Amino acid sequence: MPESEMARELTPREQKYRRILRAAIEVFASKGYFGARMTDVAEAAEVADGTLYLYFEGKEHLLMSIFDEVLGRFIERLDEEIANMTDPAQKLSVMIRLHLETLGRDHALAHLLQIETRHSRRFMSTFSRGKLGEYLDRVRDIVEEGQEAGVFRRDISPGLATNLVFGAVDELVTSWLLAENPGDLLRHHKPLVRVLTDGIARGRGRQGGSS
Amino acid sequence: MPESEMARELTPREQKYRRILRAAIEVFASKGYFGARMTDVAEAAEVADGTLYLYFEGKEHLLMSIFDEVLGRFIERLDEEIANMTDPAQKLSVMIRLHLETLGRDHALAHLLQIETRHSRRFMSTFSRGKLGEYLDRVRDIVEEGQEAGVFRRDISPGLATNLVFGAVDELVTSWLLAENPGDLLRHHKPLVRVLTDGIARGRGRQGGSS
DNA sequence: CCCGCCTGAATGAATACTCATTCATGTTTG
DNA sequence: CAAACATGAATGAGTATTCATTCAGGCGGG
Repeated sequence: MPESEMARELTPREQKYRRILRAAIEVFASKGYFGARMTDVAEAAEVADGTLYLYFEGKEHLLMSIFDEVLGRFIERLDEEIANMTDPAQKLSVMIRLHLETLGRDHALAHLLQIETRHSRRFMSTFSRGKLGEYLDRVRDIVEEGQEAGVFRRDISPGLATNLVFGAVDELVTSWLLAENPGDLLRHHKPLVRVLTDGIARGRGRQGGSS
Repeated sequence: MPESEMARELTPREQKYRRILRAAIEVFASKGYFGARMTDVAEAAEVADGTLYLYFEGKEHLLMSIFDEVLGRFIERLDEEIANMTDPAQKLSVMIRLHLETLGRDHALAHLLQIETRHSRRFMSTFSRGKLGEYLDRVRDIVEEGQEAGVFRRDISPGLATNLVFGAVDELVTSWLLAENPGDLLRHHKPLVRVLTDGIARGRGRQGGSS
């Protein structure tokens, strides 16, 4: 019987599980997945090499677990936040804010997801598209909903719009990651949402900046 | 003394150099850079293992050479094609067409660039930004030019616009790559350019689709 | 209350294997 | 014949994973 639904104390096992995950994020991020040794992860987590194998099936499974955990939590939060919203444009904005927030807060995690994601994207695409696919589905849902509501243009395919949105956010994060002095990722939120919705071409009428 | 400037016969050495590069693209694409063995590359190129080292300093250098060659040629072609154009919007369109054309034509190359690029992006960003940086500079140039010419909106930073453009194209290619039955990548050209310039939000006035 | 038995989580040295790279030896070319 | 080029078996460094062993602490019997 679980103590209580919310805020239950983590079991010692869960604590160690998370400690290893956290360590793996740091190590994989700083040395790259292939450059990192399991010994490094063990050292960072302050456990013995063998202990890793009591919690994860192997190196690859460890990497996958990071994605599943992180993306799973992210999607959960996203669903909560947009659950009782009606405006698709607002949902889109929230989604992007959450995306930037999550990665902007955790540099190591961002590095891992942006740099190592691709390899697993191929892997993931092999069978279930995995959690990333789930996320992309959310984006598409919002776009379609927006089109039905008449807030978004109907003359573009939802797939293409999804590519635009995800690609832009993803690339923004990557360039932030590789920049010399990145600053706060969230400062790009409003401009990004605007350029996504309004596009690059000069607007007919409204024009923002003065300089 | 070079035979002639253009269309010179390739020396035997150049031929073998290219054969190895081509083989490396195929092998790296199909097994992933880290999963591929030098032996595999040698076999695919129909040369001995040791021969690889007569043409490249090592595995990593081989990978880098692919980027430099391919991106170098791409940028050259891009510069040629837009050299005597004046409309920034048209330049943007040409750039995107070239991007889609180049990758749409060569599945293995696309796979390699989309999947393995990230690792090397970190590497590249460490010192010289490399050819990819050069490409991104081209995108930014076009955007800035467009803003000065009044064709593109001035209220977004060129950096952000660059992220939007490159991110969208990049993500489009990736999703094409991972799709079950991809079709022709170029069919996305026109819609992509339109959604980039006009954005997702419902246009004020003009509306394309009938359904 | 104390002691010694158990359990299974944790350890980390040893293993078993994979590959990038080398170089002694052949082969072609001029 | 010499020089340049090509070969591919041998090398050895590096590392994911295993498993025999340790040990903390719960538990029952004296």
